[in-house]
Amino acid sequence: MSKGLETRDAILLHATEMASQIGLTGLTIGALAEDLDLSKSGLFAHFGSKESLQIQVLEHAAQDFIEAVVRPALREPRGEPRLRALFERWLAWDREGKLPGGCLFVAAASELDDRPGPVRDRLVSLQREWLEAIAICFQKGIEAGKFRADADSAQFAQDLHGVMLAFHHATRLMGDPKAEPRARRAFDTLLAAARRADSSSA
Amino acid sequence: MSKGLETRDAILLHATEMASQIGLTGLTIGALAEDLDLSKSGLFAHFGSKESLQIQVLEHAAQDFIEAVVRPALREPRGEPRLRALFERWLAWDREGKLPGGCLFVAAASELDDRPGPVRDRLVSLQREWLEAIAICFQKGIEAGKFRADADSAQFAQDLHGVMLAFHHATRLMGDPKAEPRARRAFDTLLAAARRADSSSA
DNA sequence: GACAAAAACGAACGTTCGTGCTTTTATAGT
DNA sequence: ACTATAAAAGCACGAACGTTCGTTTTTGTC
Repeated sequence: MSKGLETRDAILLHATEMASQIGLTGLTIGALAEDLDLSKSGLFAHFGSKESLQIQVLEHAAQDFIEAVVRPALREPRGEPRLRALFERWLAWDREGKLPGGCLFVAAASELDDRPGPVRDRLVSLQREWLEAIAICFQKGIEAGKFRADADSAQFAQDLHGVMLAFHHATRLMGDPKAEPRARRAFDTLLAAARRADSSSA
Repeated sequence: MSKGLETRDAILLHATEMASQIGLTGLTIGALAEDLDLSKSGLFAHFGSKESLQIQVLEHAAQDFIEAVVRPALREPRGEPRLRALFERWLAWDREGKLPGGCLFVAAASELDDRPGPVRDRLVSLQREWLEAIAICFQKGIEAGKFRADADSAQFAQDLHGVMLAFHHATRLMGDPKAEPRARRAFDTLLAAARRADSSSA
């Protein structure tokens, strides 16, 4: 790897950490440069604009996320084990991942939901992929006969996402130590409903 | 109401709307003053600091929230009707309330979860009250025999909160028109599990 | 209508923001 | 080693940031 790409990676690594705490908008070229012992202009030259930096931070985080959460989960057998791996690895990513502020996408989602532009567009696209990944995993479980045939995979995705968001809120903001067992219990309930025939929702 | 309080209220009203879109940190004395045809210094004098403004925006929003969501719901009979009213009024507050960016607290929660200080402290306190309000409503339902005696009201609060957060995400960021019926279905499932005796979670 | 108090203003402060340009330094291929 | 190129620095810019201060206008009271 050339020197340029090397420092670029170092910048993106640190910028991703910073953004997980203070948001993509809160990111600052100046603070970033000082932390990395670079000049503002030297750092700036790597990206050309703050907006470009923000987008590349998203790409960098998405790459990490796929590596740490999605890909390992896909190695698990279909149905419940794969979904559980997806969920557990997300919990770990949000709790003890490299990002000090927890899942960057949770922060970015509510930060950008009223800020139109390329950064938001990219985030929406990434989030859609993520929700679809959940839905597809669930759908595969249906097709394999593991879950009820009339279950709604998109409903399951939104529900599971809610469990994750509530966990993030309860731990990060409220500091509630019981948040994690509760999230697991909610996940189990969701799966139980998907298995049994007497529940009304996915 | 004196002239001072009058403009102060106008400021807080507009600031709350602005904060729901760009966040409490994104709030700007300058932009706020320009929107309201005030001088920066004139507006500033009402609060003494930006931090104080942010806190008072939170208070203002909380007052509105109680008025629009909590108090009307408390007029419903205990148990399911009251919980449903709480949920439905929250949905309306997030969807078509006066705040153009949706529920301010959802935005503030992920914005401030890594920013220690008085603003965050106040938000945590408010959010704790909100989650406890949900839990208490549920608990009253248990005591009235409407819900299973072994249900966990704090678990229910976190679960319901997750349904709301997922709804906010799906509508505000993803623009998913099915988000609302899915949120309702999730709510129904939650309540169904609380009623029946064969489910494992609240 | 005079007068004290409250409210709003206008200008400026020092910082920091993102972003250009120009120059110096470090790297990589021969 | 020499050199073309890439990377980083240095400096400056206009704008916006939160905040302070002294002054002016407005308000409410007798």
